[in-house]
Amino acid sequence: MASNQPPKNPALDQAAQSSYLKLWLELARTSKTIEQQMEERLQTEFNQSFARFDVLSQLERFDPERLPMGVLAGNLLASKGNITRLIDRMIKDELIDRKPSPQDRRIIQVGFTNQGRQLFKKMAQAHAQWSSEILGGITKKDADRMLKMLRTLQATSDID
Amino acid sequence: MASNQPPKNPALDQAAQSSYLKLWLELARTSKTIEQQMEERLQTEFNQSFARFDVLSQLERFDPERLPMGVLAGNLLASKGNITRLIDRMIKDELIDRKPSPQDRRIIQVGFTNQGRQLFKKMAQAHAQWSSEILGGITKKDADRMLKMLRTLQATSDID
DNA sequence: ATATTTTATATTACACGTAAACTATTAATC
DNA sequence: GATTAATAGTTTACGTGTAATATAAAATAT
Repeated sequence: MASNQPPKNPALDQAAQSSYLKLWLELARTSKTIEQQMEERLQTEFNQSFARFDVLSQLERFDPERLPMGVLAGNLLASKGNITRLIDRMIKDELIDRKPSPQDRRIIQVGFTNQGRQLFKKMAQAHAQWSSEILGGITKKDADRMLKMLRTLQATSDID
Repeated sequence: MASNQPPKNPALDQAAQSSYLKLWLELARTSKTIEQQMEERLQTEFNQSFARFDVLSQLERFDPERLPMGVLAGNLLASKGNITRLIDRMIKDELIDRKPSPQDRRIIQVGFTNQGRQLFKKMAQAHAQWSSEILGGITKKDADRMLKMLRTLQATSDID
């Protein structure tokens, strides 16, 4: 009698599904809350957006080498179309500049101005500081555990 | 005599700071990757955006009761300014409708159309399914652990 | 009852995201 | 070497987010 085994389909298991659904929703909510915190602080302290901070972070990784628009777009999860205008505004604020490549006339190289480099240093330091403040509610050990889990998630969700 | 204790300031501890910084960056990256996955699937399967799904989710929680714009905006982490246009477009697609409250003529009540209710059911089911698929890379146990940590983070980052 | 304040929503202006179409340049192929 | 394909950026159109301001209605304070 009772043991008419239902087919085991993990994806359809009600309890497990609910766990992953809740996890995903909470992941999104938490990430957005923190991002808003960071946005707000960047805005009030430096009058800069998170998107701009992201651009500067990429430039810093290669500094003093300059980066073509496409590479920038690729690393930012932002599309080319968007980068153009973002970069335009940042140039107007003299955080970065733009020079055509002498080798390939299609390519435009983006790099720091001195002003931009100085500003980024301050922003990066504040950003690291804020991370501790905002995420300090969990222990460092838990933070490391969570980081590992996130990397696992990242690896699987990225590819498929 | 070595014991000139340096002031213990967790926020300035270099190693811990790095942990939290990495955690925050990975949190944002993972969340964005998954959100893009969801966006893409919602778009191809249902021709709907995640923002729209979010609206429908809120409506469903109170259905068949209708919701005023302001309440909707509050629960969505989206600002009022945006909601108006988003709702406009969804009404044009006949997913929801909008009626003035007879009691309070400032208030506009938003609710499902039958078509919207039906569509949402399918979307919600697919969304739960996709959560398992995308997040299934970690065990259910780990998912529950992470959920707890996220709620801790949410609690601390939300308030300050 | 009128004036003031608060509340609910809409409107505007702008930053940022995507996709698709377009331009210019370079590379590949015949 | 001329045609074709690929690549780098820009432009355009649109969806979505915020903030600031406006408008209308309701609640209140006098």
